[in-house]
Amino acid sequence: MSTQKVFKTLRQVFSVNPALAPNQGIAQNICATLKNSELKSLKSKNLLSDLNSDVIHLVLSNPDLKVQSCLYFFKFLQRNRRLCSYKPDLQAYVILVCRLLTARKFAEAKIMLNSVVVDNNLRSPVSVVANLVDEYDYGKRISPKLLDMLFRIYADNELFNEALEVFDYMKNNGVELDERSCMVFLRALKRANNVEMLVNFFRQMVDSGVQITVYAMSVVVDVLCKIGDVRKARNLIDEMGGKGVKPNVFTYNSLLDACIRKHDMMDGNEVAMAGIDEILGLMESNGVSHNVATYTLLIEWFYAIGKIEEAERLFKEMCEKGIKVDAYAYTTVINWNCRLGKLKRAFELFDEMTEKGLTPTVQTYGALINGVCKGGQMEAAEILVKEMQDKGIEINLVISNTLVDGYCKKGMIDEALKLQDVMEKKGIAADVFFYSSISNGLCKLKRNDEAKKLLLTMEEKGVAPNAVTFTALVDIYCKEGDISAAKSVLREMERKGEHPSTVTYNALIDGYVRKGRMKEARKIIDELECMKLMPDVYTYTSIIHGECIIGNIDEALKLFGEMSNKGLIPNVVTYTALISGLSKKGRSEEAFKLYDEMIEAGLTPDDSVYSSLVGSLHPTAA
DNA sequence: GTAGGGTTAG
Repeated sequence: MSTQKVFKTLRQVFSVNPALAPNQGIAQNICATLKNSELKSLKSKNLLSDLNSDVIHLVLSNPDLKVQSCLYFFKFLQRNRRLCSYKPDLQAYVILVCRLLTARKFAEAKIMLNSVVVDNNLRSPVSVVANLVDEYDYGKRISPKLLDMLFRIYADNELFNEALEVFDYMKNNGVELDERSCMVFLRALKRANNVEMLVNFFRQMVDSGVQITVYAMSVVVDVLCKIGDVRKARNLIDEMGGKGVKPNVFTYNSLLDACIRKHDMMDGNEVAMAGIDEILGLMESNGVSHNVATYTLLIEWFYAIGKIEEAERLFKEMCEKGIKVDAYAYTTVINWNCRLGKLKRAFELFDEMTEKGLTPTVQTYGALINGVCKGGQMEAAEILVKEMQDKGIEINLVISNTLVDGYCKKGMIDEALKLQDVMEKKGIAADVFFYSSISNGLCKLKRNDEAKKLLLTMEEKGVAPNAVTFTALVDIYCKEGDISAAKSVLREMERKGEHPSTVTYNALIDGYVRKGRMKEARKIIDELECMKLMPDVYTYTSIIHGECIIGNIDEALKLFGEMSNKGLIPNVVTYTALISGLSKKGRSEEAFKLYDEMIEAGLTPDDSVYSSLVGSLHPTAA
């Protein structure tokens, strides 16, 4: 017998308070009953009426009673709350958890400890728990395991401050911390978007000597990348490099993703490309090979900046290198082919992936459905939805919105509204995307009043308008000629913290142009730049169109010249406005020159271009 | 254990 066991036995024998002696008797009775597996007779023998915390503690800590019996007894008590007024206290839970941990029944221990943590009456400071553990566990073998488990459970329940208390307690009491448990905490913080605490905690991990792995570092790097702080992420990698922690492909992929996302926000493609090249260079020099996620990121990037051949080349290269292309990568490539209108290729890829035994996901179907919807092929979309549902994948909000938008764009508003019923039945709540599509659909059918009503009442239905729906409203008012109403929408947007975009201002510009108020329209370009927004092709086209209408053709040509300075590529509408403006003034030579330029640029003129050009040759007939 | 995929406006 070990010293500890002897000590424990002696303690049990000699420390019995005479006043508590009856408890010993009851406890022994209960243990005997439990040993005979007569749980039910606990009720009939009326043993439960005499229960108190000491009896429970004595039963649970009785070494002669198997841990399984303790567990049964405990659960029996929980199930039969009515029979005994006594509710297990923290000490009872702690004893049971200690016993479960000793018996290596970790899953059961975790469930028990979790019920302590989620119970406001049981949850206690870590020092209280630790003292109770020490009372039971003289050898202090269990304590580190229990504290570690407590730490993880607090993390899982997003009780971050409590988790930190456990961390500090362990650190201060010289209890070794498991790096994997710290990972659980880091991941929980990441899920909760608690960046500040995550970065601070990582710092504490480093300071308190927890073994830092590339896993932990990658989580922090990823979070820093996601908030756009690539600089900090890179510094961290460098710092950890000094401690022997080497970044791996996951770490680099997070950096790549950040560089790619940054280009969406503001930086030009060149800036982003330089960042991407730098990361790729680091990977190369550190001998870190690209994996399927690296390729997926790069493929997505090249498609996004219009380098289609490069994207396709990378996809081929990935296949040839024997990297297993997974459903994620296929979905990306399928999506881009759909967006580019290459539906045939998209379906080929879809077949290819299923032939390889890969299971298309809801996103894969989402990409294809989007592709056919954008192509106006609503029957094909319906077939895909059915196929997807046959495979046990249900439509979700994104796919519903895609279909609704597809119907609306075709003017099939009734079909879209029918889908709304389906959504309701499936418990899919319409969101701001849904309202945006429907209102556009209504506008397309010249049912502006209905669209307006929908946009004005969506908030009552629990959907907050955003910049897009506010813009739709601005657009409707401007088209109606009610600029002051449009401006009051703009003010409401600002009040609600929704920032107008270039599109919003374009709608307003169009409103002014329609009224021939060119001074005010022109002023908005300056306002745009004050707001750190960039005028786009639509901004210029509207104003060029406006100047042409009032006969300021030279002003229009000046603006046209400005476009190329800003890297804006005129579209058919821009050319058409200018050609028709020049034609009306009889400047047919310049008009034909622009026509050639437009053809050169690969644009397809529409009928109005020709009638303008013909008109320019016969000014009197025009 | 850490990374990558589908929807909205003129």
